Amino acid sequence: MANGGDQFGLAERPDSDCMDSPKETKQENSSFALNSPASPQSASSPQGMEGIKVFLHDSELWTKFDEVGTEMIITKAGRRMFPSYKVKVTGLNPKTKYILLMDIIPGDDHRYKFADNKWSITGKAEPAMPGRLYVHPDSPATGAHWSRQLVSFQKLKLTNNHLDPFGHIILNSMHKYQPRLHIVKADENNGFGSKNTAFCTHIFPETAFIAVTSYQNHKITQLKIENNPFAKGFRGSDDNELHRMAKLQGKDYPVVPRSTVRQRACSTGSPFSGESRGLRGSPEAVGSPYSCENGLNGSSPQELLNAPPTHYTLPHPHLQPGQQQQVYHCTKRKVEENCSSGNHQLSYKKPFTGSSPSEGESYYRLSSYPPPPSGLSNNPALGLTDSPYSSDMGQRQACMFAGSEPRMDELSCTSWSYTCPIPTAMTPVEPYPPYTPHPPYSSSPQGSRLSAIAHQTSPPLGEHIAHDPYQSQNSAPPSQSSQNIHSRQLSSPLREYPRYTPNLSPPLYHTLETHTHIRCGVPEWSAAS
DNA sequence: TCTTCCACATC
DNA sequence: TGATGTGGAAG
Repeated sequence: MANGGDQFGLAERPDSDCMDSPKETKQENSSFALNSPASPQSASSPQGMEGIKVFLHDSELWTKFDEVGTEMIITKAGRRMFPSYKVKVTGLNPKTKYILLMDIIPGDDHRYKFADNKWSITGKAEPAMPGRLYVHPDSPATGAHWSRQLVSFQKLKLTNNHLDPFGHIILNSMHKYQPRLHIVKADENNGFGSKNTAFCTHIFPETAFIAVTSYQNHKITQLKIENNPFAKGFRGSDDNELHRMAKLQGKDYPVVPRSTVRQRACSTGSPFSGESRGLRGSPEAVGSPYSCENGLNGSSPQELLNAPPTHYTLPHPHLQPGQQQQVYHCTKRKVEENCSSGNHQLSYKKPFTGSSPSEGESYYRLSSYPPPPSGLSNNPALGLTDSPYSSDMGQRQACMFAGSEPRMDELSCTSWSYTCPIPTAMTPVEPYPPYTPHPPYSSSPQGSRLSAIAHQTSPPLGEHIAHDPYQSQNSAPPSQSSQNIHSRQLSSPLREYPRYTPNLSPPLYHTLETHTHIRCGVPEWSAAS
């Protein structure tokens, strides 16, 4: 995505600001430019969230895809992401329990098309699907647990089925998206959503992608085939391939081996190479190892949660080398202080990490600064308990929460724990809950708290994220971009989340669909069940 | 564009 | 060995 921005016509900028900033609304991202020192607010760290650092596993692979313009297949049944989203988290209090979750927010409000070997805007985006949160199945777990090994979200699935009952994240084809990671400190009930709940959000610009029902750019196809073990059957450079190809194509043998045609995954050149870049800015611009900080302070949990709404612009679009902006100033500062340790980056790189990647094998990149967790914001309370899951990780099921604007404060652990034990339960989802397409932006004024958050939380990723300068050479490889974290304390009262009905569906996920309506700054949400 | 089916791979 | 994850091709 390096140029994806360009290529995709990516956004110019997200509206949101750095979450750290307590301010309410910043409509202009510019204010968060890189050079801006970390805001005082960001400096303050809420409840120890400031020291948390997140490193994207296999960032090199992500960057390769990003440079071409990452595409993720979405199917009715749900499709995993590849590269899979795995992170290494450091700086957590070993004894404190945290809930890790992901959501995927719109990168902008455009619909894209792929023609002439490049992505271009073809219209306005369709209304965003109900936002859903994917709660890591190990949640809640102690900092020691999360830090012990890579945190993998590889089981997260993407679907284009608006009525998806499995809790998969619903996306629109030919639209751009940005995955986000949220780290939430579990409250006394092993949940979050109560006042003072602290959390931080991390965004890795290179993980932005365009959802498709079939690959558009053959370079992406080749990268997937070459790096995804499950696609190994499509690799080939020997006679087997010729036979296979002949068979598949119904052609007489011989057939030109794919190998002769495909480009090296790593190859820099591509037909489109000149232009093709990822959705984001150039790789160089992207990475810097910053650690993030969390914000903190002032904003209420709700704000955080509300965060980014439905869409914001992806980072980096047109950053020019050298010109990195940053929204994530806060992060940077920290990085220098904290990241120098060099743990961000591991020497080893591996194209594909297995399900149980060992640390040390991967190459990590610090997350870029994140906007506020939109998904979190309005989620109903998510209750998590140690119980069944804590020990039985393998058995745990991921929980999905959906909502246009989920709020963390809304989540109550109790309910979560309650339902999760049952494998597969999902909340009956209403297909189309009342959903506000782009609350924060479209309707919410600065005045509203939500909007404020939204802005703060979802800063123009493109601009900020992509450009973070590296802070310390030691800390991370150039490729590693900085990551920004926003942390805040949840101020809103804890609400109990509606319980899911166990009987529902497949065992893999719990889905909560929440709908948030932003009004007067106060988000309202409801869980569909 | 999307859905479905297929062969082939991993797990 | 069966379940599941892949991209390709056909429709």
